[in-house]
Amino acid sequence: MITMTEIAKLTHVSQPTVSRVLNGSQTVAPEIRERVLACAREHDYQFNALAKGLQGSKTKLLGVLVTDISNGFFADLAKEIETAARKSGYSIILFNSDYNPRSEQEYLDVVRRYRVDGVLAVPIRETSGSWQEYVKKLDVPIVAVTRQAQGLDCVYVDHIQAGAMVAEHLLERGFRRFLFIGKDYDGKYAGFRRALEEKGMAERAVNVVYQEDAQLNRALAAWLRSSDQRAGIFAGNDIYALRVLDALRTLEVSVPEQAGIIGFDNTSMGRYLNPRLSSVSQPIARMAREAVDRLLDWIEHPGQREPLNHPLSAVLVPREST
Amino acid sequence: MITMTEIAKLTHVSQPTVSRVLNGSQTVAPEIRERVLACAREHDYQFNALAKGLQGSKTKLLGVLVTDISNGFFADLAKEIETAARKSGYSIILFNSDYNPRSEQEYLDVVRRYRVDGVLAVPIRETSGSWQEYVKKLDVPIVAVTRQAQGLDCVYVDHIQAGAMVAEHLLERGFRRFLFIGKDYDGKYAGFRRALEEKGMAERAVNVVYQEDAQLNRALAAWLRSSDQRAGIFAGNDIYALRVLDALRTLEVSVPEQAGIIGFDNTSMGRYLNPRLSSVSQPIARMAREAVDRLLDWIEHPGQREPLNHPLSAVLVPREST
DNA sequence: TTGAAAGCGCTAACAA
DNA sequence: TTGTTAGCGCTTTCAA
Repeated sequence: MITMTEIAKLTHVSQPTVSRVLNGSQTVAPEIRERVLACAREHDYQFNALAKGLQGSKTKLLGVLVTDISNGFFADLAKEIETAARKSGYSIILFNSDYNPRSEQEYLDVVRRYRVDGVLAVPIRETSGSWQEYVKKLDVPIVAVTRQAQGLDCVYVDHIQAGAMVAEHLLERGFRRFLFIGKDYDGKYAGFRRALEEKGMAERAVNVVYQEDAQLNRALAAWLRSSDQRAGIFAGNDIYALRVLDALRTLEVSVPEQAGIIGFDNTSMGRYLNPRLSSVSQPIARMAREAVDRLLDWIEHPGQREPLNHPLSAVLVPREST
Repeated sequence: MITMTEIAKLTHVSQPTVSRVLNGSQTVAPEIRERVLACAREHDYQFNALAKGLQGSKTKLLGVLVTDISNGFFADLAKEIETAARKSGYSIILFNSDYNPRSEQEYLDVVRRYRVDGVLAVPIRETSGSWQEYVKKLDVPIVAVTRQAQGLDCVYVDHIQAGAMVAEHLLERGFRRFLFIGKDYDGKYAGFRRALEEKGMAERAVNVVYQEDAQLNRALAAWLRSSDQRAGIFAGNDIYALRVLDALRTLEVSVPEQAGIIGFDNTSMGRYLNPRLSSVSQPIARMAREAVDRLLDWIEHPGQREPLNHPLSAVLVPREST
């Protein structure tokens, strides 16, 4: 691939002059500019981003670290981030931690090796010590997306509030005992429980960690059998919800008459399911854009600043399943 | 971030010696090695990948170009590619063309600017002139994934064969008129048609380009009304299939009695749908691994070679919807 | 076994 | 307006 030095030789000017032309400096004689541009076009010059990055500090690279890109929610998020970043001329290095903290740490190192200008991350567990320690070593701007991380810029949906909203929805729809499917340290569960407590229904809320199909079905069947009050199930994400829906069908439990189910993330499949799935919608595109905007602003105007703590509101989308 | 030169100063050796130590050369005195390693650890040295890439030609970066990361199939593919590449120490720059040829071309330029060691691409339309022209300019190894591209290494599933397989399946299940939902230049459609032609049923195969929900529903309703023979519908991917399933429910068409529907990609949701969706499974992980293996082999042992043309077989997964 | 010197492709001072 | 020089952090000769 042709370099500035080679173009300089071909056009009989100095290499920095070529640099000026190709970077759009106005202080070059029109005649030279034309000659250089023509030569660059002819040889399809593409600047060497590594050399540029080695020199100034701008690599125009952003590290994007997600937990599981094969989850539709994060895939959408990654897509929106990519689009937003690209608009400002940034490219993206993608990392998939797969919920493995060792990978996550490794990636935080890799990101530094490539001297990315900034990082957008979905931490596995933003409260863990090792995460915070690793973030401190990272000497580039970082914005947490989708999670509320202490002392960091973060753009996220308030899961506690969202969980409470779900609780209210299920109560309103007449469900009288409750199951949350997901991790017990999930903010959604905390909010869910708290809202139920306020109605004096705390002891009716149960948590089941997500697990293999067969186990899940067994746990679900046992819980459903334990009472015949209408059961409201809150799944930590739409994928879980889909599986629950299937399990309920197997168990011949009618939805939403005997049991209701609501998911989270409002992935596009929800509106086509049978029954159509109630869910909670996160403003993905907006989160992505705000996170990228914030990150780029920080990159382009460095300096100390108050960490941004920016909870967006989730929207409950009621459909047939509740 | 600390550099080799700084470590050299701190440990009173020359910078190249630091380089030797950190790259594991054996020709360094143990005592010096220890000193240097200790210093590097203490300051959490991370090599500058840009400087390394500027020097030798290895950037340990792979460009990955897909059409739509928010499609579960490509998300899975990207995930497997990332995993496979990472295993060999490569990182990934992700590009999402969104089926926009202008973006695709731009990305092929960006990829060159970052001097990636190789490219894995899902071309939008591998037969188009502009794609082929751009690929020619790309002077790094490239492997096409999921698509059969002329004169290029490619790892893909034989869509023509897969389409034929679907036709046979639908015939066998007793469907007697056929609809394909997707682009008319899709290899799946070609294979589908051809197989039907061989049974003298060519004129019973119709193609509908995928479109907005309302339009699709209208087109579907009209086609279903046009005859009361059992209708077999082949959707170009599972997302299309899900929408068709929903449309059929709206139209009160029973599945699979009056109409059958089969998708493509066998995304994980299929087995939980109601009814469970028949689909065609592509060996994603295997494709990703073979593509990455092939690419890395080419990168690490450069030279002329016969383009690899490696069709894998798809597997039909019959479920309740047919 | 180690160090000195050059150079990868570029930007940024500075001089002319 | 242009060219000269230096230097980013590293690898790679080549000498010592």
